[in-house]
Amino acid sequence: MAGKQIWIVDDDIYIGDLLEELLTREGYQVCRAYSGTEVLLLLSNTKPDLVLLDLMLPGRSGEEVLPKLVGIPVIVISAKIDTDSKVDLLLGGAADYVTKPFDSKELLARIAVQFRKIEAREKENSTSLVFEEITMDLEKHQVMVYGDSVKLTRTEYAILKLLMQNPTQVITKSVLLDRISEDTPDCLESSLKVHVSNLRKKLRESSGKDYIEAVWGIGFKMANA
Amino acid sequence: MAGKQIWIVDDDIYIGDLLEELLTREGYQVCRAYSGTEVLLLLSNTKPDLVLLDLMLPGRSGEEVLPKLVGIPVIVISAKIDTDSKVDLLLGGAADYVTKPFDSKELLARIAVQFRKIEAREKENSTSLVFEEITMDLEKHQVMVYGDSVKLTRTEYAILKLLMQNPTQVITKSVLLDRISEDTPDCLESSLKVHVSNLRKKLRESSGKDYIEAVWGIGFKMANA
DNA sequence: CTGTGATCTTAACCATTTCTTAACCGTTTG
DNA sequence: CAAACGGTTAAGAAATGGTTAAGATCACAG
Repeated sequence: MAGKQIWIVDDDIYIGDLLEELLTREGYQVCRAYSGTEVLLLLSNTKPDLVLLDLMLPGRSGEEVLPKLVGIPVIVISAKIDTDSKVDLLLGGAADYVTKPFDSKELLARIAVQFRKIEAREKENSTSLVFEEITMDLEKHQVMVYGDSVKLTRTEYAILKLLMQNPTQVITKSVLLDRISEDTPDCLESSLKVHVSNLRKKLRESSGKDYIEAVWGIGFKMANA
Repeated sequence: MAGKQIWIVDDDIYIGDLLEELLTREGYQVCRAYSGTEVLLLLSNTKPDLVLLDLMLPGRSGEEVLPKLVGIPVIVISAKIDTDSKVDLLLGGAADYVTKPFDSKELLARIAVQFRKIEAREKENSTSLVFEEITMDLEKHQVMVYGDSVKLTRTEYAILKLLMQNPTQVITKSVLLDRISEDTPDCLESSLKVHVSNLRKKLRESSGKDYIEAVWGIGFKMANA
């Protein structure tokens, strides 16, 4: 799986650089923003796994941006947080807060806590996925079709998992490419085409059916019966 | 729609009864629990829309139960909450807190806030547009007219989406051209004409109606009935 | 460290869908 | 009326999807 994407939102270049180095070294994928308005712009394109948010920002303050980040864990990083505003922040949707100057290890630990929370939540919800005759055991990492075990490569497994987690939704090609290619900077569609083709073939061999449907120009989805 | 289900978790019968009457009168569906362990049991069967949680509970304390309620808004109701434990509670996943003795109106307001938050969140990722008999499911990438699925090309879909997102507004031809042809440097109007024509035809086939209205020299809009 | 097999990526090919363009005609505007 | 615009149709151009095969890359055992 690709590294988690973390946004660093701080207009202080020095602190931002420091954070970026720290997080990059830890294997996270980093994206910088320097104003509240920039965050909102970014947000319309993609969504991060976590946000480090300074409160004193040009454009829009951190407090203003916070509500827009609903559903994404936000760790507030700021110099002056008294206990009352801590309460306000947390009520406003922040997942945690750290005061400047912060300790690197502590910050990393708090980030890890957030990701562990998310993982726990995801794991809670599902250890196995089912779509018609396909069963996917996420713990055993095993896929069965009509009772037959089907051997998939890591990429094929990832594609099928994404599709089966959202069985009614169309999954964009770009989303699939994002999740699938770890380090490849710009993985080409030709690759995705082949993976999907191979995946289909394997599923077909055990079932005779074609479970994956192409949506022209957009992506793929599980075929509704 | 059935009323939202709220669990009242408090071993104090008097307060519990008070809450139950208050909430029932407000139209909520109420379920009582008197211990931490009882909450966990209930949880394995169904999930509420919101939980009112007392901290001093037999069996398991509220703090212990809280993490199990991930994903469900919890309002903590307790007598003694100092500022530090407020922070701890919120970090532990509580959505809000109220101290005993509480004001009925205030409690109802805070409950309403939680539900509004959820609604806002749902609306944000909301995924479907409706115009008269046309329904557009943005996740499934599917358009239905009078219950019939209508198959649109990417461009037709984009045009209809833009029009349905602003059902009262006139959408300029240049705006439509911009959004439609991302890479084409200067897409011509003749192309747009054809796309609109094809889109109309497809919608007409399932409904007999013409939903798209031309505004001379400007652009297009959804036809008001 | 090296070889081997599995896996991934890329490129080429073809079939199909979709887009663009141009032509034609009726309607609106000035 | 003439010019511009809107609507429809048809045909060629372009883009996309599916498949296959070959080289590149990775993982791992020896």
